[in-house]
Amino acid sequence: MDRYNFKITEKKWQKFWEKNKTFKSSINKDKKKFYCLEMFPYPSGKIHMGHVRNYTIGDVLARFKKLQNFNVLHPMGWDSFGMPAENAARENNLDPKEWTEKNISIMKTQLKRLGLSIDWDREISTCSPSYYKHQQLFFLELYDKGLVYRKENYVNWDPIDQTVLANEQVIDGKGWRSGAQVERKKLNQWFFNISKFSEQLLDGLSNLSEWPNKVKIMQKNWIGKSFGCEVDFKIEGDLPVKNIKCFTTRPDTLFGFSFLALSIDHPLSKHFENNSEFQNFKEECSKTGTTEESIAQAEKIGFKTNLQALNPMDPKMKVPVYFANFVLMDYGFGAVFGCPAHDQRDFDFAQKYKLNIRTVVRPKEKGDNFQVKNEAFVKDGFMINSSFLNGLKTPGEAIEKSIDYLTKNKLGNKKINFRLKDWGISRQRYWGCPIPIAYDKNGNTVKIPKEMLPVELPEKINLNTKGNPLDHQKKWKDIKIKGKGYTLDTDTLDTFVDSSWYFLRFCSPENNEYGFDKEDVKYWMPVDQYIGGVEHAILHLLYSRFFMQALGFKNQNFISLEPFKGLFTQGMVCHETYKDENNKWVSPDEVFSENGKDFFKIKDKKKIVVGPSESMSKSKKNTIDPEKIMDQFGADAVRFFILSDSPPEKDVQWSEQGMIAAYKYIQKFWILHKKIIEEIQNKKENFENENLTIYTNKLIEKYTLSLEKFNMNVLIAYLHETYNFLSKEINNHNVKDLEENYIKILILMFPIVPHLVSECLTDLQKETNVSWPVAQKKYLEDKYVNIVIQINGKKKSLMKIEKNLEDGILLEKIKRDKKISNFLEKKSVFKHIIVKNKLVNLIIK
RNA sequence: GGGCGAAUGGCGGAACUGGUAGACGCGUUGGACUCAAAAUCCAAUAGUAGUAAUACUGUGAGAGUUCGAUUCUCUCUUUGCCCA
Repeated sequence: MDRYNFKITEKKWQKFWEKNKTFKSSINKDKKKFYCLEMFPYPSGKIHMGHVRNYTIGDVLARFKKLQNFNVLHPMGWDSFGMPAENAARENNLDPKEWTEKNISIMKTQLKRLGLSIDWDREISTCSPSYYKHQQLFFLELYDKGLVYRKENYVNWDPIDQTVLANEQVIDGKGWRSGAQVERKKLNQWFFNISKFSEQLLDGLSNLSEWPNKVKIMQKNWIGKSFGCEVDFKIEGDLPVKNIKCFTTRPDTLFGFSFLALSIDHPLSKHFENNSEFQNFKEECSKTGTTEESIAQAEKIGFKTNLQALNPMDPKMKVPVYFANFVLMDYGFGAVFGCPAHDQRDFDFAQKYKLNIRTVVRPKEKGDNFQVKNEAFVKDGFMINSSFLNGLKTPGEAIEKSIDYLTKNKLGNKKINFRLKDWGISRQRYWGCPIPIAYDKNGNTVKIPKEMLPVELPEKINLNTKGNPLDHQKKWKDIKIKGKGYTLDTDTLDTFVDSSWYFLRFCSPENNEYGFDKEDVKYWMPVDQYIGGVEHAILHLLYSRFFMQALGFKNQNFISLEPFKGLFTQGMVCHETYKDENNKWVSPDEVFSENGKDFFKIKDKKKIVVGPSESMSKSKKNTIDPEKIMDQFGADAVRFFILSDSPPEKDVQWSEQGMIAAYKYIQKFWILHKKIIEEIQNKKENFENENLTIYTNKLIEKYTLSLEKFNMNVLIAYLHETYNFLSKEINNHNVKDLEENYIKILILMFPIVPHLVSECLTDLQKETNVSWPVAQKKYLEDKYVNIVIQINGKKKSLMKIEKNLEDGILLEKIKRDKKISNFLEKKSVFKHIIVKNKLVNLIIK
């Protein structure tokens, strides 16, 4: 018998789908729509196993919904702006555009080989001017709505490369490429006013019932709504400053106030411009990076002023005012009040500068004379040494009472604060969307007129320059608007902007007037199921949600403000790591093993140290190339394997054996298929055995349920089980309605192994245009049921009994059961619990 | 340090609203086929005792609720992720 030739068959069906435009989607108001979207890839060169997993999960769902007669939109595109292209271009003296386009064409071929049900007519690429033209329009739209503004902000500055670094490019405080100590530098940058929507973005989460809780909690923490108090501190000293405002979530600890700390960017700092000591201090502060983490880890240092702050609770208590490196201007008012006894950071600072530490909260098990010693006490407790707050529970009562006091005495106000900061979108890079803004000689901002859009990137420029490449493009950046000369903004937009609205573009990929068409969006949005890695749980998803809010702002025609109705975050693909005797990473391709335990290098037979399984990454060389695997086993087998071993939301371990098992399944199924065809054709008598019909209907029921719950690994288990069942039944040559049931089973398999099933259906002379089967209720109910018999709650026996038997008769039958009667010999039943058609529990003494 | 998860055979993992723990796969062992091997097929496979039927113990540890707990509650241990 012929083996199943996946190479020929898979190619054949991929051509068929392409030629027939099987996956082309258009608005059809008679059908319910289903928008299935996977996070689009960055065209890095080749697809990796993470993509395979992501897109297989999405494809199974898209095909399933299509079979359920939904009008499915399942598009694909490229997140094609970004630094890897720029870096690769710089290193190899290439053009980022050419590099990107080449990668896209390779990866597109690879994705097609996977047999994905994608409407390629809707393909988009964010680096294409036909895409970013609309992004520039959106920028101007947001500008007009007052949601974009420019301000000075700190960036990570690499003094050697003369360039701005992203946070992830700062490793241990040093530039990833140059190794130079990263500095903080102020630059003028554009910002999206995302914090304007803090409340909406937070509230919106509660309606996202189809999102993982985990992601919602992460977003909630990121937005970071806190209730607290704005406090006014009176200031005494030699400067013309009367008071300083500060935000705190712990006004209850004000009696423990021992210093006031200001950000070095606090307006007060202007009084110290000529103070060389302060300038030195400022410089010292600029040596730490801009991330919250680096600031948290840096040693706490301060600069003491001659000012004194008065405690609003008791003006007789006066404390020094410092500038400190751990206070951020972005949070609150750039000023915090220090209470060392109950905040570890303040405690460290107070110890360093020998400041007063006054304990104002005691643990509930300690007395009123409790004193903080070696570390701050930050847990719940009761107030002490705090005048009218003494004895109150904190936080809670004490906070409320202290806010009441401050409000009544006009010393402060209750206030809500958000951690979410505005989104800085300027990047001093070449390979991104140009900002449609220009400046006149005096630095005044003008919008680029609509008819001049898109502002296109100059091509084939020299990237081996210091600083921002576009800054060197004199010809490009000098432009004329209505005859007047201006200079273009030479920054480009953060690539997160590109991906914040691409799901809208997929609805109307060809609309040349605007980013999308209202009618299209009205029909397709929101995305019904969005699938991607959990690493985007915060930024990408939050930015996309913001973009919808911003587009809907002052626009009543914009309907849906949440882009993603359902979200699924899949786990990573992992593989063991290998290192050679020089402690260098070795790729799985370069090692072999005879017993699966000891590994050796193929080249020199030297022993390899096997490390733990980690998510596949180029740096650890523990990757498996999907293309090679597809060559060896075919797309269906890869799809089958990648779903088989773990639940999709968890990490999956790559396993050669598992991959082979998947391949074998495809092969043996094909052999079984041929047997079934033969059986169907040779059918002479009317067979009686309904086992397959019962099995199939039960399968449809549980299979559909598991699919809807994303339990794809369970689907694979069912397919194995089904194979085992079918192959046994076929050998009996007495199967009723074989063809009918077999087709239903094939359709269940369709989303997972589409090429194989298409071929099988053709063999049966069936069209591949089929519908998802529905289970017939009458086959789901059994005449007999297995009743579990327990004695004192422990399972002792199992009986096959007619369904819905009367309790009395049931008990009689059970008592006659051999095993049970043994137990009952010398004892009596004083209670029984009956769970209908399931279980009987006899309590005996 | 805070938040959120997770812990089930040799391994990956099943188990609907509390009701047969270990589906399915991998691995391992034995057998069939073969001159032999691969492939394939069949069988066994949580642990302990027993030739066996069978009995007992078992879902990280300890307690609790319940006729009955992998599932619910509390405490602890280990571990992962996110934030700091």
